[in-house]
Amino acid sequence: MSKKSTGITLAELAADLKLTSGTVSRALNGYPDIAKATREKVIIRAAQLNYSPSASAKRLATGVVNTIGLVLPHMSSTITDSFFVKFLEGAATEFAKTDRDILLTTVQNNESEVEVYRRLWRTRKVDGFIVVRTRSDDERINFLLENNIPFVSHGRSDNAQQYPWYDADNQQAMENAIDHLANLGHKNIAYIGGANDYHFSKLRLAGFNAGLTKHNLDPNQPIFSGPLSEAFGYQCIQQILSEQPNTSAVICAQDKLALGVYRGLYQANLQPGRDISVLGYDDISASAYVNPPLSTMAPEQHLSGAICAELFVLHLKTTDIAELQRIAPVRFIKRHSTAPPPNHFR
Amino acid sequence: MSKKSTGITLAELAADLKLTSGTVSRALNGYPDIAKATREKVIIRAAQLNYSPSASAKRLATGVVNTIGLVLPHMSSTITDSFFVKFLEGAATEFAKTDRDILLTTVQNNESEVEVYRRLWRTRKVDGFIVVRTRSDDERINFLLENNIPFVSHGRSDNAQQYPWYDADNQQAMENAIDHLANLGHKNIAYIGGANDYHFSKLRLAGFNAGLTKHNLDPNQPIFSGPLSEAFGYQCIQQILSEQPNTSAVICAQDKLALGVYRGLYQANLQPGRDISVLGYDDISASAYVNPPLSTMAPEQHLSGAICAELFVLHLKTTDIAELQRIAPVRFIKRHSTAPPPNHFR
DNA sequence: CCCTGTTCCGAAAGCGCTTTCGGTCTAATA
DNA sequence: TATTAGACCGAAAGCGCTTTCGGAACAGGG
Repeated sequence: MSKKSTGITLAELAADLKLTSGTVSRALNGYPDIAKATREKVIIRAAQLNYSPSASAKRLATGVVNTIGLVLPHMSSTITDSFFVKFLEGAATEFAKTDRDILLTTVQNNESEVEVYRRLWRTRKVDGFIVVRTRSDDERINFLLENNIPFVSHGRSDNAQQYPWYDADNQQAMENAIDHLANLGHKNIAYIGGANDYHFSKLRLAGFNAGLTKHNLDPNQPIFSGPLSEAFGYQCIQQILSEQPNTSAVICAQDKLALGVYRGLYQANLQPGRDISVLGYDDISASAYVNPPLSTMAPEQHLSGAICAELFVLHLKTTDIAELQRIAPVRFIKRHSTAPPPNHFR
Repeated sequence: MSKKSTGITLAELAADLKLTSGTVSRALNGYPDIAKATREKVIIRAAQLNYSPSASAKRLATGVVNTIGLVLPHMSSTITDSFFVKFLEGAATEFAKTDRDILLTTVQNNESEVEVYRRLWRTRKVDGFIVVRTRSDDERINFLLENNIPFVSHGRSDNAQQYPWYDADNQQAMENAIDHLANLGHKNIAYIGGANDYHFSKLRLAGFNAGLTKHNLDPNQPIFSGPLSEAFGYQCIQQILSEQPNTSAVICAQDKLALGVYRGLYQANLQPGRDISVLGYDDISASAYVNPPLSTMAPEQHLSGAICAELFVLHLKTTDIAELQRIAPVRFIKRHSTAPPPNHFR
């Protein structure tokens, strides 16, 4: 349509150099059959004339678009505050090193999540995907696997052995949480977790149970599962206080739950960390500033995007997916919401 | 290179229909010179065969890529927790309605911000940009303006009359803040703001001053400017306490500053909201959970991305940019960090 | 019955690159 | 000096679409 005033074309550059566009192309792309002298001449002239190749043309000719799709899960912003930006920033930066970009999109109301993936793939807008917020049985992953579409996921699913992923060690993190609490002397530890379709919820709960047996604690602790929200935490702690009064500590699968627990505790005139220990997960920004500051498990956030990106480009070259699965330790941050149980609990 | 197993091509579809690819293309794109009957036949068959056009080919042929660039400012994650995801989510959703995608990237260490914009434009990867985190004198905006590249910005700059933007009413917000505090009886109000190269900082400070004169307050209030960090807030409040002991309220241009002020206050055995009123800005997620909950100014976040996207597509059709400038009110959230000054201040 | 005007579709020229295939020219080998 | 092998570049065929142009077929008007 409109001739955008956007620089010079390969053919024009070639004409200027009195060469063929084919030759110039090969010169620029480092083909070995171009004389060193002419290659240099081409490169210099290209820079002088501000030549940059049209991405569309290049893509059409080569069939690779150097773009990775990332479709935001619905309401991803409500989940873990700044995590996604950090992730995106890390991934974008890593991808930029190999001149790849991220195609960001969301799912519209009238279409399903896999439809978005299918559309992006079928229109050849992307070479593959990064998928986030995985579920145990994840239809996106199943779709990608079935169609042989390259991807790496942040987080695992039930069939995690089949594809590349990066994940925090949710299970170990929860075991460490129990270690911490058990060593302080806690015996009755409640657990407030997320809905179990998210795979990380499953893993965290597994870690919780593993920790229990490791420390010979009663395996029948109060366990709740629901939305990872402040409201649900509030609701759970009320139930705990009324029905399980000997509970001396509660582990929350997410800091927001802990915030709700705090509220319930204060409302019952109980002091988190003194009367009842509270442990969170994720280290959201609020956690450092609540009173008392919340002890929590902090998965590494910024690097995770970069690692996923790195795994993706490796994935395009490697066939051995076993080498493309990375698990990362979760750091325990001790603040002031965990302490030995009060005397009457011992 | 590799024939990706990714659907059928226009020519193949045409062959199947015993038509020319040109005809099929026009049928699919609603040209008026195609018989209704054949058009329908084409559409049905296309659906049956799962035809979807190659984005690269389409882009090359039409010259429009239906992609909007958004380059993340460096360390954008550290600034205002979940804002960017909400923004991105809103923008992506709005863009998806017109079948546009967002190209997300960052600036590499070895290149400047405008270089990224230039590269994205020159390689025709995008039709335009959304720019965020504007400065008063913003080289990105200047560059885009000079080169006639379509864009809309979130936030303004000094030359804001020349281009489309969406912005919160920073100035009015601060005037309202003073209204609130002055009505409570405060006379000595300190201001902790950001570095003045960010345009919103300038506007907020302007609002602060406007509020002062409106209420006939001494225009020489303690004013600080620096990074919008907890640490800087902490540092400022200490200085205020020692050098301006009659200060009864402090307005922070960002909630994180307020968090630092809280820390300094507690350390001096002062209670925010009782001994000294504290007012924040942005309503970051921590603000509702600190003790006491922080009163703050809450700009609308989720919609802003969508509006920027909407403005962008309007921008492509409209020449009258005056119609493409939107200002949004900022909501005051009263929590418990503001109260009348203690008696000894009156 | 001829002429004009529509309606509808085919042909073909791009869009701006990549990449294979030859062909020419020079330099090395015998 | 005749022969062969590289080295280097031009020619041209795509990649998968869009869009202009023209022509065939058919209708209606006189």
